[in-house]
Amino acid sequence: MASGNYGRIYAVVRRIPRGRVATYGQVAALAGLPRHARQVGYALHSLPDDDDATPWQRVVNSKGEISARCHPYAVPQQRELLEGEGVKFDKAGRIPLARFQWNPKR
DNA sequence: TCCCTGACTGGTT
DNA sequence: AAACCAGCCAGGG
Repeated sequence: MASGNYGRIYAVVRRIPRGRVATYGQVAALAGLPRHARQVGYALHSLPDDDDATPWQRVVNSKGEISARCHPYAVPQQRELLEGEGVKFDKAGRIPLARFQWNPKR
């Protein structure tokens, strides 16, 4: 199992408000792990399917796109889910981070 | 304990 | 603007 940092990462992800998104690097930084963007993706990969408390769909890469890799089938689903929260996508299928990126006050 | 892999990122080409 | 390259760190075999 995860040695601990995963829980910290999940905690940050759960703080992302509905209708907002955060980048992997951002989540890592907020979790106190500045250069662990990849570990964030790793952590989310290890997330149990029945965990509906962690909105992993709100975590996107620095381009504002859904990073799929091993779950490409979930991308379109993800997009609809986010759109349902009020997040808009541009023609290239990317989220305008300037407007939708979560800006935590603390 | 060593080696390989990977939901990423930023800079270059 | 898109594709490529190399750095980055931790988990699992």
